[in-house]
Amino acid sequence: MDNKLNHSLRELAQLAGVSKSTASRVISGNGYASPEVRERVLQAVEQLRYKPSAVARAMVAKRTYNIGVIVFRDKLPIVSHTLYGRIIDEILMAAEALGYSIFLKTDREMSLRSTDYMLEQRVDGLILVSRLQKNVIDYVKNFHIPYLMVNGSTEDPDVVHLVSNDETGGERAAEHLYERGHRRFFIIAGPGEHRSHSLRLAGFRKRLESFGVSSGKVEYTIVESPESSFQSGRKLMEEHYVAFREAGYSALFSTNDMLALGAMKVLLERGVRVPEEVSVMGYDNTEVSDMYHPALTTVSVDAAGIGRDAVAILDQLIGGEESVPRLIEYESEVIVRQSTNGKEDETCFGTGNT
Amino acid sequence: MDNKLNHSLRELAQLAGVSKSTASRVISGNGYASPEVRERVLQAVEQLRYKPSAVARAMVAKRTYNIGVIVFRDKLPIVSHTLYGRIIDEILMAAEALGYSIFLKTDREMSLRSTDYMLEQRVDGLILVSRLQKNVIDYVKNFHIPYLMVNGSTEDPDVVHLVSNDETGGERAAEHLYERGHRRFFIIAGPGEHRSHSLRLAGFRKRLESFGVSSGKVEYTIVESPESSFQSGRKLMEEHYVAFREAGYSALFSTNDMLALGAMKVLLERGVRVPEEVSVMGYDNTEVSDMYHPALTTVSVDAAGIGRDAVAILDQLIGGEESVPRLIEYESEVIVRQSTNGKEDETCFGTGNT
DNA sequence: CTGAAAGCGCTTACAG
DNA sequence: CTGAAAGCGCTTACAG
Repeated sequence: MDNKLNHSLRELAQLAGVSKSTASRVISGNGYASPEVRERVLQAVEQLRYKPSAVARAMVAKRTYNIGVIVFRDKLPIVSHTLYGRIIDEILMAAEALGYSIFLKTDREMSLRSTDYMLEQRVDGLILVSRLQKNVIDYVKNFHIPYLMVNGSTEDPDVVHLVSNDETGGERAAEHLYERGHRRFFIIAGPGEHRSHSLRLAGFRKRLESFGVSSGKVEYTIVESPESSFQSGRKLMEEHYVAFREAGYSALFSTNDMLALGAMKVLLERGVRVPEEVSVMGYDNTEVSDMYHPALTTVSVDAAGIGRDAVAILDQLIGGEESVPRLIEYESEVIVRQSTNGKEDETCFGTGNT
Repeated sequence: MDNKLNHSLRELAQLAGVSKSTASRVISGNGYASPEVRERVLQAVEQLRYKPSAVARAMVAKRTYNIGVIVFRDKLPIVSHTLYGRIIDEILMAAEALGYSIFLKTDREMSLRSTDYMLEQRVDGLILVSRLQKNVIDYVKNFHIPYLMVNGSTEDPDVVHLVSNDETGGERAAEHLYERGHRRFFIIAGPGEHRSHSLRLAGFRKRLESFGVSSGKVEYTIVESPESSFQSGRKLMEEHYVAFREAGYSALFSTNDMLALGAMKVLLERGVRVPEEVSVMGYDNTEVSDMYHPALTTVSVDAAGIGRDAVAILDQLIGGEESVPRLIEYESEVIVRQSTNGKEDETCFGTGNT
């Protein structure tokens, strides 16, 4: 009897002895049905283990309750990425709660292929994650499909985008380190083409300038990293180690945790005491930062808030809501851990704090 | 003209001045069309930015080219999980390569809801990840849908399952430590109800026994951890620290990296030198294990192989292939890093190696 | 080589 | 309260 993959509404109706229309009404819950008829249909559902086809439903409803998430990123993997993984997890959970499912694609060529794919799938809306080229946005706009951007940048004022307040975060990082007495900073800056890296750097520098770079009270050196990985941070510190030590930097700041950790490991391996000799600070508040020894001081990114709101706002957009804010910024706060010295050590550091 | 969300085949055909059948033939590539007609249709496609509806296609093809992945796990998040995240990443990539997309659900209640959802979505097949109750398997079997299990356990001989050879891995871990001269072992064992934790422990013990536990040459203590997290490893080592040190264990083995790292951090914080005083070893070869200082010696899990094969085999099953192996095991190998001592230190350790 | 027709599995007005 | 009919957007035999 149930030796078939799937039963159709027609079969269901037949078994229950009613019309398809009636059967449809009871399984979908829209429309009337007398108690006895309802009962008969429900029994047939049990018997056949009937599962209504979401694809047939999508066909008539002209919507799928699916959301497309495209991560534009040249490097794989994506799901196990320390930051994007967290955001995707939050998106998954928020989507589930609102009755959506997620189609996840990563697009390495920043092409239009993944967008086309999502369009063909007839997703209800699109979440575009990370840096993407202007032509993608322009392309998406053509199709009048609800969409929003996460953690990307755009000059386009129409685009709804959710971002971390990375510049402020960078400033706070500088403040934290300055307050602890540091005056000489070594900065490892991740790829400048990424919004977050460049803004974090900008904020950090800006705050240093305000503390008196011109007057010579504060000094810093920036080393640029072509990648944002642990390995890259490690490699850079290995290259610059001698210069780093000779110049006597007391603080190391990186525009993300992975770079900071890579660099810090080199210091630790060479016997440099962190934070006693050098304070190290990252950005992202990834899980590892808390697990490391010494645990890494960092700046948090509200991945949970971003992921949750991305889905909620997209849902509003799908519902036809026009008045959603164009830009939503998420606060970044300093998470003090073991890799930066305590305030009491203040006087031991720096060159210009007399 | 293109001020509409989506155009149908009918509109396309109309614009090109052909029938729907003909239009369908050229866009789907099945069937004949004269060059001129083809050209006209293709132009219309351009003009309308026509995207064929995957849902309509799925309706007639009676397949979706979607695969459902259900992770049975009581703890969230899932995607950013150090091991599952990697497997999911591989599944995503392999699926993409074979033309499938993934529906990802995590099922915390080990219920049938997520299965029902996948069935309604009419996925072509199912990948069931992690421990799941027998009733889920039985339920799935009723629907005659292709499926397989990843990293789970079952006595059911029909079920295709892909697993790590965790017992052998456990044995190898014991060998590695024993060869380095260790004779007194402290073991932190993750939740016994998980196949991987219990097998890793079993393998480790088995090998120790063979090295001579009964003769008193080898000793070990097992502490059970109710969770498999970093925090849990940390907490356990904090509780057992004094006893651990007094008893003079020279080797610490945990059934996964997170537990090992949590415990190791406690040791490091209390000034214990790793590996000089205590060697530490984990399991999973997570990314963090390589980043840590000292980098953690561990046992690898072939996440890439498992993820890739899961999709490939499911694809065969979907294609009607019957003769796929029921059990596929993946080798685990010891990855030697900094947290275990080198062979030359051999004589410094152990109590029973004269 | 091309088109008319039927059908995939639902839902939704519209009659009755 | 229930059923017949049309339609969602495609594809696939089947004629011509």
